[in-house]
Amino acid sequence: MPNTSPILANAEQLLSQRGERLTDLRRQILNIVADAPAPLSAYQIIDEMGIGAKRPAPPTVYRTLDFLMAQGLVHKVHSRNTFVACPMAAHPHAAELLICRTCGLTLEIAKPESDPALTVEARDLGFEPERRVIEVEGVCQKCRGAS
Amino acid sequence: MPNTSPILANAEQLLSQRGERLTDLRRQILNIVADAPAPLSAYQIIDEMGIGAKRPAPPTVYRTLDFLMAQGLVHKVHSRNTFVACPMAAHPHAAELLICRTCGLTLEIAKPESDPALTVEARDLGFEPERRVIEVEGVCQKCRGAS
DNA sequence: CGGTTTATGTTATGTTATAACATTGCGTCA
DNA sequence: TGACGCAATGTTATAACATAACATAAACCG
Repeated sequence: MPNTSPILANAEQLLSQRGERLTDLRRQILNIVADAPAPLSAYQIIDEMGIGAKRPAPPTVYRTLDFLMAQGLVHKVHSRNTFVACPMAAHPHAAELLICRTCGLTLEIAKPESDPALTVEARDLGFEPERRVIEVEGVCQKCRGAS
Repeated sequence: MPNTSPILANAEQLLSQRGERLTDLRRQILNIVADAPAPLSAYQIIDEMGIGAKRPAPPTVYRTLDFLMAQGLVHKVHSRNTFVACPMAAHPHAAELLICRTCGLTLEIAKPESDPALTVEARDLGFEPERRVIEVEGVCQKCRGAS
């Protein structure tokens, strides 16, 4: 269970700086994602929001996730179709994620723009890089110990 | 349109070395993927295989893609849910892909294990890395010129 | 207030992927 | 050779992920 409150506090500050609104829905979804022990799918988020009137439909959740991603507060884990809160959202960046294939624990590597070589390689091939997805699947310490 | 035949010839040789079979279905799907100007979705592959009796159902195609991926002959583009032939399948490796967001052109960077730093970072955090997904989205030379 | 924009709700459907079981083909060895 | 065993493919159904298109509501601003 990551440290939810710093993420929320940070989000509040960032969004107000940018003139964006942290609505109830956005706060609630960010909270759920930040609280989870592992990345959640959009439908797991819906389930977390319970039953009855307040249970949102998929488009609502996807839109909110799109917003949070645009703000750099959440990243998508493309290799698993799940979403994870960013612990260092200060300014949007490419995420580098370590994902435990056993327990799902996901860490974000703290080093922004970790591989300048990748940019160079891309440019050498005529590509102008814009976004990058870097995901490393492995086994975390705890799960290795348990085996 | 990449150079299909070298890929096929290579596949043939590799699989026979490994005691694996390159069946009609596998050859046909590898061919389609290798021929395409951009990565294809599983359902696009099905469409390419035409109508009538020979049109395979999704499980057939996914199984075949799983096999080809396990053999390192095809990579999945996770950020787009598509599949691309590997031009250098000699031994399985982590793909590093450059993807043009305009035309879909996808290149594989030739440098295996391009970022040892990533492995070091992972180990520092207690992770033992096993598989990695590295995808860079940008704009290719041709599309940049056309704008 | 009243108009505009932003956010959310709703319905329906499109797209991607797999479970579970049936059938076929292919090698092998008694 | 023909019965067994295993690998590959076929079939049916459905699960899981995602978005289009349009309706309503809430906030914001003059």
